[in-house]
Amino acid sequence: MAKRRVTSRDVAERAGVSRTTVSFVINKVEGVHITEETRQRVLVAAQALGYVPDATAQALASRRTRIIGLVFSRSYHHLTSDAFLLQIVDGLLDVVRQHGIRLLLDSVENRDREDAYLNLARAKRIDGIILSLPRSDDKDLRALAEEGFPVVLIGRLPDVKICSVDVDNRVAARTAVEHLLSLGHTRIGCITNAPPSFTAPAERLRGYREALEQADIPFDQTWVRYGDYGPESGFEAMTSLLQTPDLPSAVFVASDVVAYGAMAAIYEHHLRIPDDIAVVGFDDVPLSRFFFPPLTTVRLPAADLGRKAGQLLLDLILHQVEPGRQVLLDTELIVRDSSGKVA
Amino acid sequence: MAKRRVTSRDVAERAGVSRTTVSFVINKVEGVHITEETRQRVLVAAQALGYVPDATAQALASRRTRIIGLVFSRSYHHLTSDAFLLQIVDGLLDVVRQHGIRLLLDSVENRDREDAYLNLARAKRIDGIILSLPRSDDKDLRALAEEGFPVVLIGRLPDVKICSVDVDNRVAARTAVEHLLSLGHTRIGCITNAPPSFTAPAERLRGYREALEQADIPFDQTWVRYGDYGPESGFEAMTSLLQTPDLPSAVFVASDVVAYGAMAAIYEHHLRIPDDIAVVGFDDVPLSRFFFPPLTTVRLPAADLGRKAGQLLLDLILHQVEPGRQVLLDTELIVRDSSGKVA
DNA sequence: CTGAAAGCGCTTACAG
DNA sequence: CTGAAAGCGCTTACAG
Repeated sequence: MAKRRVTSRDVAERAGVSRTTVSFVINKVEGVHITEETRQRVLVAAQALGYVPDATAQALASRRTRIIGLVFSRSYHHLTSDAFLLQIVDGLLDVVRQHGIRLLLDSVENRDREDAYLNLARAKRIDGIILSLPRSDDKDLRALAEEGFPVVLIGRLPDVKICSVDVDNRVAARTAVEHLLSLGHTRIGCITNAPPSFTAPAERLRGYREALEQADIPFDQTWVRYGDYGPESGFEAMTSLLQTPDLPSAVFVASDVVAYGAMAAIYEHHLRIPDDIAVVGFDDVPLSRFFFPPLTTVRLPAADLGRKAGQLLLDLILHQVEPGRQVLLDTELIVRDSSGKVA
Repeated sequence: MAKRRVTSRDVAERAGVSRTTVSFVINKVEGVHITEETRQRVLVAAQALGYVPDATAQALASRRTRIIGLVFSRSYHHLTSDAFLLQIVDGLLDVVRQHGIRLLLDSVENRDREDAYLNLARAKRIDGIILSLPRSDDKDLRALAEEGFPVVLIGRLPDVKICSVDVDNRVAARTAVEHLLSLGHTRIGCITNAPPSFTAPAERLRGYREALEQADIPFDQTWVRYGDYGPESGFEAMTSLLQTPDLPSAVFVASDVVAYGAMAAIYEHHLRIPDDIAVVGFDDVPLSRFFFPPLTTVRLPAADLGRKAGQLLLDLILHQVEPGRQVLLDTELIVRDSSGKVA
């Protein structure tokens, strides 16, 4: 505690060079030629003194904090992300780490505290920001991006030229429903993952609708329910769906976690899966293959989403990519038991 | 981008005061009396200019970054935490936010990269650190704490005087097993949540053993299997347990997530839960009540763990608590269907 | 190839 | 009650 901090000045003195030189060798600055001998002297001195550059001072002087922010929306967190946020973080950490960059994490309540990341940027605490599941009506975000502050979205916002990475929710959902159609189902219900005011749920619902219409099955609103991230909402939605006079023979639930609740509701009504009702989820939460029965679902490449978002953000910070670049990652249908055997 | 940054000097000039005064009113420094009129002038000027203090400069000058680090072990992450890390983060964010403090997140691989947080501290990037599920053989950690760097553990380390918050895993496990005993079970298997080299798994196993012995049932190693965080490990462990000649009538799985796999294995053997085999988990992952059947388990107060860890760390940073304080939070047995009806 | 010096934007004793 | 000035520990043009 009491021991004085070792600074670059100490290293410089011990090595008999200037602080400039110390800075150059410690940071491996390119384009500057330092004699190998001098370099070694500095390195040895630094080593001997246990010198670790002060990150704050470096940040102030270089105008780069080498910290990026990841802000997730707390309503999203509300379970879906229990598996994903961590995967995203994993992917993200994986790429930023290689660049010596750190990750600051914050969450945003449903609406309020949206200034959280605004302040993060204004106070220059971070060099760039990644937003997971942004709200579409977020003004601050637009402002920030327009000022040229590096921001990358995980999930898209309509008509905004902000970098983003996402999956094609519509196509993915269509694939899932086409799978049910191919099994011979015609009475297919749909439970969204969240309220349709968000982009992803709306897209998934649209994919469901497109698949039906393409098979000449009229879209029927009475077979649609809106989930709300958690299993509770799936339980309620399915319970309500089971009240309809004409029971569906299959249901597409646009979220595995919501599907868990839906499956519980089906069991509670003494119906079997997939025999009485086939179920297809969305996300491929790691747990899904261990559910009973194992859940057929669409795999969302969460870690890749994080990795790609990180790369994009780093490129943005270094001005190596134009703002507005949208990246779409592939999804994959994972067929398990909950949808029944392929005909 | 091009517009010059607004600094405290600009605010000072506009308000006709010194930067000192600006600093005082912006930071609401106590013990300094500023005329209300001056204060207002500063506030108005700051507002008009859109002044936001540069966090990095503040950190360098005040020697406090106002960032704390949360480092989780990646093997832990390996699913159990999929629910918990987020809850911990939530609780943590909840308390630190009120103090204007930010959260830096990093993970540590099984063994390597343990220097991750060491460097975080040495480079003074953070004011303190919270470690989730630390390895018991971590030397750097000890060194760091001994230097007086604020560190709080979530989960305990034996014989170390480092602040920590934890639950009493032994007692909690005993409660869970006593519940099975009270239901008349005598042949009770055990699947740990992780290898017994970690503290928590060892304690939970000990609780299992104590409960049995207290009921005069000899502890039998052949009914013990070691999980490894994920459902896969539970599936394997249970499959192996189902190979024993004398089948258990109940199993205590020291992790809900591992229990999911175990339950899948039970179903795969065409056995029913709880009729053929009763199952009790540990953690109360949010999903557990929606599993089929809903899982009886021990609730781990994850958000409270995060909150308490945050409070402790802040106290430590402000020297308001002696290092070494250990906090134990209560757990609660949540009885659901997987353990059967109470006799 | 290396160094002297200014500067990053704040805070904080110390005066008065 | 308020200000002048040093200092936090680096980086980075600019010289030479």
